[in-house]
Order: sequence, then C-alpha cells, then structure tokens
Amino acid sequence: MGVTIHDVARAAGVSVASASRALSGRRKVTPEIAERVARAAAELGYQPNAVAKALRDQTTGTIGMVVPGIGNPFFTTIVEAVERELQNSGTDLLLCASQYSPQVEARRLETLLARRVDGLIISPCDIEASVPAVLDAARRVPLVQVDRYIEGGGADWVGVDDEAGLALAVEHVIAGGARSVVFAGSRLESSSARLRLSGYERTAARAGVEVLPPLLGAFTLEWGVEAGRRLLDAGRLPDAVVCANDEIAVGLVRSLRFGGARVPEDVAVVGFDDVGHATMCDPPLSTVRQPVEEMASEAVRLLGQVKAGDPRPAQRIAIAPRLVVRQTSRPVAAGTAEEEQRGEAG
Amino acid sequence: MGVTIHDVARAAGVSVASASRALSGRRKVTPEIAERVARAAAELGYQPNAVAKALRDQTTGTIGMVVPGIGNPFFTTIVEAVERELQNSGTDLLLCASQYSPQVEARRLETLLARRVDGLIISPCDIEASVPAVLDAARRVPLVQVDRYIEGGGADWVGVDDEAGLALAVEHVIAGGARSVVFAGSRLESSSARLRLSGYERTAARAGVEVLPPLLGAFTLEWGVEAGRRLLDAGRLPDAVVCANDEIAVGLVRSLRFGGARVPEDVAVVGFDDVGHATMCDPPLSTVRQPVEEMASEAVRLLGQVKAGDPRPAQRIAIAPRLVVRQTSRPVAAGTAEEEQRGEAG
DNA sequence: ATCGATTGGGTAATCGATTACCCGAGTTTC
DNA sequence: GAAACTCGGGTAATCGATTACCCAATCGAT
Repeated sequence: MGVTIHDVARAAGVSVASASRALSGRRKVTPEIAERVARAAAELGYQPNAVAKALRDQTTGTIGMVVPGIGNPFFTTIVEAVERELQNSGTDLLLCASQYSPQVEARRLETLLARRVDGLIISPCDIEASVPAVLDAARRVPLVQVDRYIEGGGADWVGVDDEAGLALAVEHVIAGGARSVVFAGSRLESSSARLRLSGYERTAARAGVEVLPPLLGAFTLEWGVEAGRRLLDAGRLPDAVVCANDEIAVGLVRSLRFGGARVPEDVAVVGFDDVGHATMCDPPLSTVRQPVEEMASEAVRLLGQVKAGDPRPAQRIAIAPRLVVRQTSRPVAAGTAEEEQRGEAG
Repeated sequence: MGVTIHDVARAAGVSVASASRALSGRRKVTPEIAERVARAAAELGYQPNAVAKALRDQTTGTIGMVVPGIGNPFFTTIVEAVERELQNSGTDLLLCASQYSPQVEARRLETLLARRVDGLIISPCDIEASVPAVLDAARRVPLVQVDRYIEGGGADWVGVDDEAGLALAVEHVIAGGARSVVFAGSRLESSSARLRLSGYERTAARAGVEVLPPLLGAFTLEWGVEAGRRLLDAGRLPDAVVCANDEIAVGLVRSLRFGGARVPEDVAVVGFDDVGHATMCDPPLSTVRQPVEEMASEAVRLLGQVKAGDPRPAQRIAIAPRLVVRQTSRPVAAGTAEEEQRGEAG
C-alpha cells in the first residue's frame, strides 16, 4: 500500500501538479512529461486513493442501495438490474439489507450518508416506521424509492402499478370461470402489501364477485404454506387464490396439493413478481410479471435528475405489469391474455 | 450537507481540537465544554464525514466482499451470514458481484482497493483466471477466500470439505442400494466443481461402484433440467444421481419426473448446499448441508488475524458438512445418516 | 516562594489528490 | 520593440477530522 502521487511525481522528476495533470489529462502537459509520469506510475504500480479524491471532490462515485432483504429473489433481481445499469457509469453500488427492520434501515442510511454516497436507492421496509429516516435522507442526497415507498410524498418513486397488476390477476381467474376469489398477501406494512390488497378488492367488487376476507401474513414461502393450510382447514376451497408474490403462491400451491387439492382444476393460483423460481414450481406458476429491468433503469435515470431536498413535486413512475399465464390457472381464449409455455421441464 | 466539526466548534465557542475531543471522548475535556459541544452538535445535526476520517486514519471501516453472483441463493446466504457477523463490529460491507466473469471480478477488486477497504472476502469465480487479481489483492490487504478458492496458495481460505461432502452423498445412495451412480456437476472452472467431482470419483471407486462419465455444465437449475434430459435420452437411468449443488438437483428432479421417472423409486437424487429452496422442491430434496453460518463467522474471524502480504503460510479451514436426508433418496437404517422431516407441506 | 508535574486548551500538521493562482518563456500583434 | 497572450510548470490551498506539539494555568511538595 501507499504509493502516492507524490511518489510518482518524484520518480518522474516533476511536481505533483504535473503528475496529476498528466494522469488525469485535464490539462495539457508536454508529451515528454506525460511519458515520464506514465512510466513512473506504471513502474510503481500507482493507484489513486479514492478516499482522498472523494474528500477533495466532494463526491464519492458511489450510490447506496437499501433493500429489505437479499434472501428475497425479487430484491436480488432488482439489485442485479441496478448493478447492470450502473455498470459502465463509473459509479459503484453500496448494497445494504435492512432485514425488514426500520431500526436497521435507519442505521444503514445513517452510515451510507456518513460515507457520503452520491445518491440512494431504497425500498423502505415499513410504510410508516421508515418515514423519518427516509425523508431525512432525501433531504440530504438525491433519493429514489423503488418498489415499496413511504407515504407523505417527499421522495420520488418508481415501481410497478400494483393495483393494475392485481386487476390483471383477478380478471384473469374470473375470465377462467372463478366465482370465488381469495387474496393471500402480507400484513399491511408496505405500500406493495396495501396496494395489492386494494387492487384485489376493487377488481373483485367491480367484477361482481364477492370480496372475501384476505389472508395476510408475510411475503414468504412459509406463509404461503400456512395460508394454504388455512384454506384447507376452512372446508370449502375458493375457485381461485391470487397472491401478493410468487413465494406465497409457490408455498400455497405446495400446501394445497399436499392436502389433496388439484391446481388448477380445483383451485387456480396466480402469483406476483415472476422472478426467480416461479418457473421452477410444479406446475409452473401463472403470475404477474414485474418489469424489473425497466424499473432499475428508470430508477437510475431518475436518480441522475433528482437533487437533494429538491422542492419540485415528487415524481411517481408506475410501470404497467403484464400477466404471464402458465399452468396454475386455466388459460382463457387466446388474445385475452398472453400465453407462455416457458418453464416446463421437457 | 456540510456541517463540519469547524461549524460545531464555532457554535460551541471552542477550538476544533476541543470539539473533536469532546465528541470522541479520546481525551478529557471539562464538563462545561463537553456539554456545549454536545449541544452544538445536536442542534446543527452534525454528522462526522467518514471520508475525511478514513483519509486521516488510513482505515475505512469497510470490508469488501466479492461473490460470483447474488442470484445464487448459496452466495446470498453466505453474504447474509457475513453481514450478520459484522453487524455490531462497526464495519460495513461493500458487496460486489463478479457475474462469474474474471474480468469483472478484477475490476471490482480494483475499485474496492482504490476505496481502501480494510479487508476482502472473496469467492473467486475462476480457479485459473482469477489468480492474478486475487493474489495481487492479497498482497495489499488482508484477504480471505470463502467457498471457492484459487490454487497457488497465497491466501487463506475457509469453506466446506467438498470431497467429504460428496463422499457422504455417494455413500448414502450406495447404502440405499444404488449400484450405478452418476455425478451431475459444473464445468471444472472452480475449486468446488473440481473437488466435488473428485469426491464423487474417489468415493465411488473406493466403494467399488463404477465411476461413470460425469455430466458437467453450470451450477444452475437450467443445467439440471438439461442433465436430466440427457439421462432420459440415454435410455437406461442410473440408480442415483449426486449433484454438485441444489439448483442442479432441483432441475434434475423436475426433468426426470417430467420424463416419467419416479424419484426416489427409480432414481435417487442428492443435492449439495441446503440453502434456499431445497425444501421447496417436490419431493423435498436430500442434500449435503454447508455450515454457512460457521463459514461466515470463521471467515470474519480469520480476516481479523490476516495481515496483508503476510509471509505466514496460508491457512485452509475445511469445515465438515453433514448429510440431510429428505425424500429424494431412500432413507437408510437409523444411525447411519441423519434423518430430517423438514420441508413437507403438512 | 519556587520548581516540577499535571491538566486541559489551542495551533497547525497530516492524510492524498486536485486545482486556484502565480510566474517565466515564447508568440503574436500593432 | 513592447504590450498582450498563450502555454505549461510549480507552489500551496483545499476538502474535514484527528492529533502531535506547545503553552498557560493550577496544584502539590519542598
């Protein structure tokens, strides 16, 4: 460690200013000096100290990203997409998981700000408890929310149109003949959880099918299993279950089939997200696809425009999802919904 | 942005030295000054600039972690475990994915070093192409490899005993009656891929069953599906397939069942890792469990001891894996192998 | 009363890279 | 031929926090 630009300058027999200029090319130097500096830098294996540069430039070339958890394939997919998006822009990503805890989330934001990230992308874990920390952060650096958001509208957001997504799912199962539709979702701690529930409720009401009490737990496979068990215990199964994400749906399918129900013959199941292992489920899962790449590139683009504490009204960009029909729901007449045959083993 | 310790000092009517001392408590100040400084800091919302501190202290309080990809649940599990391990040590994790590309990996190491991380934890993506960048990094900061490692022995490593793991798997299916055992793994680009194959070969040979040509592809579900298809196409199925990881195993099971084979009756399947969705597979997957938490805490512990470019011989810590028998293999007499019933839906 | 020791505060150097500013040499222009 | 410019190099300030070093005041001991 520790070959500095002073060492390079000395080795090349020039001043640090010349060395810096030769290396950065931000001001002309004679070819002779350029050459000597380049050689000296190469010989010494000089690598600029990004910490010093960051201090001087007041910019770190990093952006922070905080998601509830990287165990959830939906978030890892977003993270990967954001990373790809940042790939060649020279900015690095500092990734943090809040572990679904507003306290941890606040701490992580704190240290990211202390490290002077140039911007933040966050999916706030709790729609209420996350508010102060997120708004505070938004006041200090450009911040964009992705997927989940907090209410109170201080910060930009990009995500899928959750209500529209649930509408697609509900309309699809109704078109397939379902007369009773249950919603299996998560406790209403996030915007996604709330909007997906309300999307279900509205669409069901509009379509004239009964709005049944929702099953609310967590966005996990385990909760899906449990939800399926409850449906089985209740005696009469609904014609269809629409789920707030794929993990719940996969657990639900397993649980229902374990209990002897046939999917989709006895009960249709539709998930949400279409990332990770939706195709790996048996049978492959019908689901609502989130346009993750688009969300990521939109988020990065937006981040470039946002200024910290900008009084401009916060933007909300809701991207339309699309339905992917596989085998846990009855296909409907061609043209009504998109058909997909990905995911089967053969 | 931008309330500095100078602002705090001015507001409190003291020198920056006193302000710093009052805030850090590293030298005594009068209670009166401590009080004034604390109040001024609180009122101004002072937050120390970690960049400046890092430059001055020559230590950033961060460690970098580079894994091949966060789409693979095995790596996300390790990352989470490392994060948990670091939780209260005041060090943050800078996470990077190399996307299974040695070039990307080298670039990521480069920028982590430029950012002066205090240490590195890496799972090198390629056993040969990763060598120069990893050894170079190890010369400059403490570095510990986890799971995958490079040959040439310059850096410490902690991981599972891959050969022993495969031995467990192979012995288990043989004890269950298998006479023909095929290995489905990955191209030999990583230490894990190589050791798991050789573990299979040795154990099969020792047990006197024929060592069959391995199916080598990638550590993915897709490759598992393809491998299953090839076995089906070949006409006669082996009694058992041991896989290099769970993703391959899950794909393989789906593929075989789709082709009409019964698992485990016609062919037993055993995976490797036991993270993520091994229990979600239908039927639940028998597998070899990697002690991820232990690996993570060992890696962090080791990192604390390693010095950059330490001439001390590199340590290799291989932790013993254990077999988890679920339902894709025939159980054997109690006591020979551990039984588990986790993962069924009911 | 005087001399050391102790206490606690302030000044300025430091970390490494960038760049504002200055200066001298060479060119151009009238 | 001198003023005005250009070009390219060097010196030192700067970013913000920490701390080596210095100094004044106070205390205790002789």
